[in-house]
Amino acid sequence: MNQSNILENRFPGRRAALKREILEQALHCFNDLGVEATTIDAIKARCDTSVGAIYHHFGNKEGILSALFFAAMDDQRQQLERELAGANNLRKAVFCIIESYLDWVAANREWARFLYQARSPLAKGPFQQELRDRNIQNYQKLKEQLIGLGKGDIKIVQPFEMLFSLIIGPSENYCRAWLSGRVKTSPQEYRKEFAESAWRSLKR
Amino acid sequence: MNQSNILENRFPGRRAALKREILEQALHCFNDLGVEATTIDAIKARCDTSVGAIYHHFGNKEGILSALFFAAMDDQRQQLERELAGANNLRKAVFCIIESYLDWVAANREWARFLYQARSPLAKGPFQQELRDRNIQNYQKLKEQLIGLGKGDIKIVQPFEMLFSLIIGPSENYCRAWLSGRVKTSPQEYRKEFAESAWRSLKR
DNA sequence: TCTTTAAAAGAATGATATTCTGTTTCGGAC
DNA sequence: GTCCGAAACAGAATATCATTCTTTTAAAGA
Repeated sequence: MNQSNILENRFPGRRAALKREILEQALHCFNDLGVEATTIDAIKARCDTSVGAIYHHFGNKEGILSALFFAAMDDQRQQLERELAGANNLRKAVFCIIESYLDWVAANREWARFLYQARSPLAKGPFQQELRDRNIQNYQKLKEQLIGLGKGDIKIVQPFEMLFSLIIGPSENYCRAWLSGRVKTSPQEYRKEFAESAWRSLKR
Repeated sequence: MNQSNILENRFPGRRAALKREILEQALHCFNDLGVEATTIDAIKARCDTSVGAIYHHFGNKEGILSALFFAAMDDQRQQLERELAGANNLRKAVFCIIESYLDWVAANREWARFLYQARSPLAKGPFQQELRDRNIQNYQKLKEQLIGLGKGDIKIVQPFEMLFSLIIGPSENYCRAWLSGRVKTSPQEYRKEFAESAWRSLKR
């Protein structure tokens, strides 16, 4: 099984076949060689197409990068929303956020690796605004959900700005370390531990 | 005051003046434009020198990147070691690690921003091994210190692989958010809160 | 002063991203 | 089925940039 079907979901149908193929090969190139060291020629060679086709579909290298990035981001986000729908109190929500995150990274290593390394390049350049907007929107939405759930629940003691960092920071840091090989155990193995630690860190 | 004197410390003396100047301007370029979008010409223009001089000192673009990266990494590390020397139990050590980290980022925004975005490009390419080695060595050293201090202290309950992620994860995540503008309050304001939260998250 | 080596300049080269022009394929109108 | 417009694709031409090479200049020590 070749990872999940993020590309099929986002670019469905027969006519988008080459588009998906280009993206898939580009993903591997970016991960193997790094974003900067990946050349259009290298991508072209891996999927036996032409520069014309690549530029037709994506405009330029950054277009490929952003298509991949937003596809992954949205997939991760959708999984979170599906799972978060069932949480009816703050504790469950925190557990859900963390477990969903760890599961996604473990199930989509290549995509996760890419997400980490592609954010910086995108944060400059022409997609800066789109990235910013999506981020703001995502955080805002999540924030409102958590505030809603937190009403009758334990008071969050930390300054609110710290909240997301306390929840997701340790998991994120561990996932990066795992993808780089610094630690060996799959983050999924520590789902419960990361969730409980985060929950503990929130209470005063 | 133009940031700290990381460059002066690492490349002292009159003869290294141009070297420092190139690095300083390169740092600004990388941060303003992104690593990939920064051209040798752009750097050259900002410090009124020649491509010959740049290549003489650094070999290639990645040479500039690595010189900056390791200078920053070492400075951050040295500050941690100076401050960690005074910690005589595990709790103090954890507080020290977090506070030192937050202080450094707040005091060296440009450098911190650069560290975050330069790691990935460097992790491929010719400095891969050096980066890996330094990382392993740093973590190993810190690990031993913490184990030493933890002996008579509270038992660390989490799987040990999780330890550094629990300690530094939230702070790191917050610093990234701060440098990107997503949150407004300086991480230094939350020194104590991040330290206490981390400590709470460690205990079973 | 002389010699050797490092530092610096800038033209020449080579690799790579991007554009442009043409050709083919597809989907729907008739 | 045929025709038309648009999208898909190919590859040559161009532009931009990293890197190399050759030469000149400055510095440090004998």
